Amino acid sequence: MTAAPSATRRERTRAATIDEIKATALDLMRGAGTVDVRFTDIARVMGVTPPALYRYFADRDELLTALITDAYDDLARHVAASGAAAPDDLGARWEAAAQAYREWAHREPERFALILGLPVPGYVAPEEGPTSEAASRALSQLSSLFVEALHADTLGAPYLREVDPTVEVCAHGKSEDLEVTLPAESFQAMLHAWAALHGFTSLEAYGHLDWMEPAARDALFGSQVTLIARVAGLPEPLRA
Amino acid sequence: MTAAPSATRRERTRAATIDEIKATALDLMRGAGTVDVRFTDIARVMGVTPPALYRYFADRDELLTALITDAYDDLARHVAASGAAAPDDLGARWEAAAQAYREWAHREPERFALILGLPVPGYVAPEEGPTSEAASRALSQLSSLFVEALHADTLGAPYLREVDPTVEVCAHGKSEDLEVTLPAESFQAMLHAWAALHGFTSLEAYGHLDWMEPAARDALFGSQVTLIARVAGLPEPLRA
DNA sequence: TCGTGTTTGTTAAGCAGCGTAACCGATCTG
DNA sequence: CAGATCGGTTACGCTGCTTAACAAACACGA
Repeated sequence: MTAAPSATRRERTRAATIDEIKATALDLMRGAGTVDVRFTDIARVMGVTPPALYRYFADRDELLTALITDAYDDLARHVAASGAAAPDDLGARWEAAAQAYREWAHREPERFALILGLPVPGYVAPEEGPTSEAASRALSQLSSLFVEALHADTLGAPYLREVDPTVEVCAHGKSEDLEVTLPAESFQAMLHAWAALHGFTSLEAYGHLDWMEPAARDALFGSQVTLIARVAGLPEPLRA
Repeated sequence: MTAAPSATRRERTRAATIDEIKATALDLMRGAGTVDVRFTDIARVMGVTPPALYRYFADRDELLTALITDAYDDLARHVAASGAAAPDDLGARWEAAAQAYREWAHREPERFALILGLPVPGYVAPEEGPTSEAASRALSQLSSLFVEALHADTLGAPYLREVDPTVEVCAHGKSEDLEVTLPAESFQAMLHAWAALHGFTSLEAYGHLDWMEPAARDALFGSQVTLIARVAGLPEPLRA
């Protein structure tokens, strides 16, 4: 989580305690199915008294902020790692990234809610940019797929070609961040893709698809991912 | 909200008080941007003491349950009412329903989170069916569009024709509820449509698209709704 | 009209969680 | 080994949830 291979013994044990606090908080969240955590409970589980925790976090909001930051990192890392198996197959990488996003959210709905649900009041993003951090990180993963496809000349035209001027402007604005210019229609398709992926993921993570058999959910997700890729102009995965 | 044009004076004032409590709770939620509400705050705003509220709700969970139930009803009504302007134009009704879903969520993100976010621990659905209530209501709106299109013979084939057997089974199971049999590929497309719509809606409602201009968000939503309709085989809106 | 029971509010009080203050031993450092 | 710092403790105050005991307002039949 935080672990830096740091210098002194004190710093190491301190970092370990911080990690333990965060891990305990996550366990309790998972157990209760909420984003609420009681300092008292964390302390009890850890076998210390509640005020001891204030040596590590100024208040509950600060702990929450740390958990949110960690969750951002973890999800981003998870998605980024998903494509390692087939670095040259962009279609397969899209499928893997989508699956990773979905799988992470399904495994950790509370953390997913923490970063992509209704914002929690106490949290203030470190170093505010114009873009919300969640959006920025999620998009950077996705957009790199599109940009690579563009460079490899395998990015097809999306199914929907019309782009409203306001979206076009927005695409150019974003392009400056990425230092590349994606065609506006592909930029739009990328956002459509993200929204569709996020929708399935949210519904499943929060249990709103529990009326389906797990196998059917898997199949439905697979078909949706394929559909998204096709209408977005992403290359098909190379099949054996 | 609850208002039945009921009998005695006592019952009427009681119902009014209950409505006032719920309305005050919602105001506070909107003000704080959370799903948390303090009984104390509600009481203060209403000019009574906190224990007075216990004459109307056994505890905070019961109030929350009432708010959730109301939110279900309100969203369903909102979406259902959206198509009144053009009852015979299924394409237009799809657009209107999608817009209504989106608009409601954007206007009331807290209530949206209440019913379609991470489930709140205290809430127990009244009369449990196999289907989660949120899913069921959302789908019944959507599926009626598909069923009507089928009957009107304007339901085209969806873009993606392959359907996994498990999803097919699931489609037939659901069909029994609806008393109609939608082609499995259309059933699958309907779920894709819902997921995509829900994804955009969630992202926007929770502020993850705030980096776009409102006009660009509107345009992006419009294009996504069009795209969804096309790939799902829904009829195009009749243009003047 | 009066008296009685019900409704709806009040104050008082208990309990739990957050966060602060004061204190104390263990550990690092010169 | 002496002083500072770190990491824990207990004691305490504040706030919010909830129950209990009580009081006023109201509805309604005798």
